[in-house]
Amino acid sequence: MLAAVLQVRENSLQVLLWRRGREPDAGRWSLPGGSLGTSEDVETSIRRQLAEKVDVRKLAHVEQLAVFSAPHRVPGPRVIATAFLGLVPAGLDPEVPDDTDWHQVDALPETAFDHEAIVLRARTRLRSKLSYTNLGFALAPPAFTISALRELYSAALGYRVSATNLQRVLSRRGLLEPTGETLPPGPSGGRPAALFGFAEHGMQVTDPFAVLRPPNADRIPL
Amino acid sequence: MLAAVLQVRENSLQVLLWRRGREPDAGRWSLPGGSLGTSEDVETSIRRQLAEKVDVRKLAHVEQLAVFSAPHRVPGPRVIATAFLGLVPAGLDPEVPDDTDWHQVDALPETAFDHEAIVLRARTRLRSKLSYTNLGFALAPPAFTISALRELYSAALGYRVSATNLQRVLSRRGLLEPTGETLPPGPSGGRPAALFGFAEHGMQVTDPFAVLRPPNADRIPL
DNA sequence: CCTAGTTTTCGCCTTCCGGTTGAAAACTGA
DNA sequence: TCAGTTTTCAACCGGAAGGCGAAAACTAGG
Repeated sequence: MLAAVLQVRENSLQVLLWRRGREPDAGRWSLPGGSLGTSEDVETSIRRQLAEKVDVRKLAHVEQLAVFSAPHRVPGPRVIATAFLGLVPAGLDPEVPDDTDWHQVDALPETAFDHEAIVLRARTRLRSKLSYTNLGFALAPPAFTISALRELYSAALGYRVSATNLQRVLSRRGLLEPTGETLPPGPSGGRPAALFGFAEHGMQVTDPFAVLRPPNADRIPL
Repeated sequence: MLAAVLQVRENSLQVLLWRRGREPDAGRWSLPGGSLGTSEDVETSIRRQLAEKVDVRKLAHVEQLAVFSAPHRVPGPRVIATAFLGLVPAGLDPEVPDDTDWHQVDALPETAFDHEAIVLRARTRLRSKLSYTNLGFALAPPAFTISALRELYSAALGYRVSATNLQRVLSRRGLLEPTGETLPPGPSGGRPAALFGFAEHGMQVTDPFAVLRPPNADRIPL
């Protein structure tokens, strides 16, 4: 029962880690989590665990990632971890305990147990889903400029995307809607940027956009 | 620790189920599985469990599906199930025990516990991945005609796909290679069909084919 | 007020991919 | 040889994505 909570902060993809106080692996950084209660399911449980580290109302998305179960992934008695991916929209800065901090996924500190592998798996999942679903809404604040969104996607994906294209693709899918407001330009000038938000109906993950669609846009039964 | 093992048989997507002999839910059909041993990980374990029902060498693909953990998903003490998706290529007919049989996913019998939901989740996963990855190889026999492949995809997806298009899409991705052989036509005549196979390097699941690609086909670092 | 510089926005063009159609190819059976 | 069947393939179309550059809307400095 662990979660890799990811957020884009300062233009890089970061993960929430806490520093272990006791052995084993004292001083190393590990993912927040805890054990499953007897009367809760894993989704409920991970949100309860996360509440100790971060304001769960700021989590825009939580999903199961994978079960990690190598027999000696932690010393001592066997522990099975159900790992989750959590996403916090950029711009928020939830309070975290003293032993807890954000770290760049690209420059992880010494991590405990197999937690580095879990973080990397989470990053892979995020990158895939950013491409073929509308998951981007969980990384973005309520209102943003296209440039800001482009920085978000670039940081999460690890390569620069085109702002023009990003806007077009998301718009065509009906996910982006203008708020009507604009942001005043910075000290170096420039045209004021329009603000956008993700459409309400886009606020949960939808099916991927399928290749090999049914013919004639209808699902012809067999 | 459960698996939904899917195969396309007789032009429909089917799942391997066994009939429970004892209470609770005696007489109902349930997914193969068992409990995790102390010195194995979940992947190893599910393959061991499945070996009791089906020749595991015939499984072309096994992947984690999700953890099912509702507190009362089974009567009595709490049981957490890590569910897997398994795929058997069409054409094979592995021996199964007497209490075990294939059932159409579209016409499931009375199932035990929450197993119907697990099967449906497995079908959803398969359908998604067929569209945006190369997972098709795990449903297809070593050699097949385009028509046969089209029937496979149609059965799995639940709607008819175009043979022309299927061939082009898979070819363009470099997944399909001709064997050079042809199959003699049936009793009603027709041009002999060429046989194809999935390319070797396509025999494991690759990344999805991403929208929002990096510019210039290179991954330009940040 | 005008001009140079900056940033965003938008239209246009090109390429590529998937969907569709129809004709050609290669067989069977009469 | 001809009609019927099935597979294969070329060609076309529309739509989606990538790329480019001009226009828009600002700041700062003369």
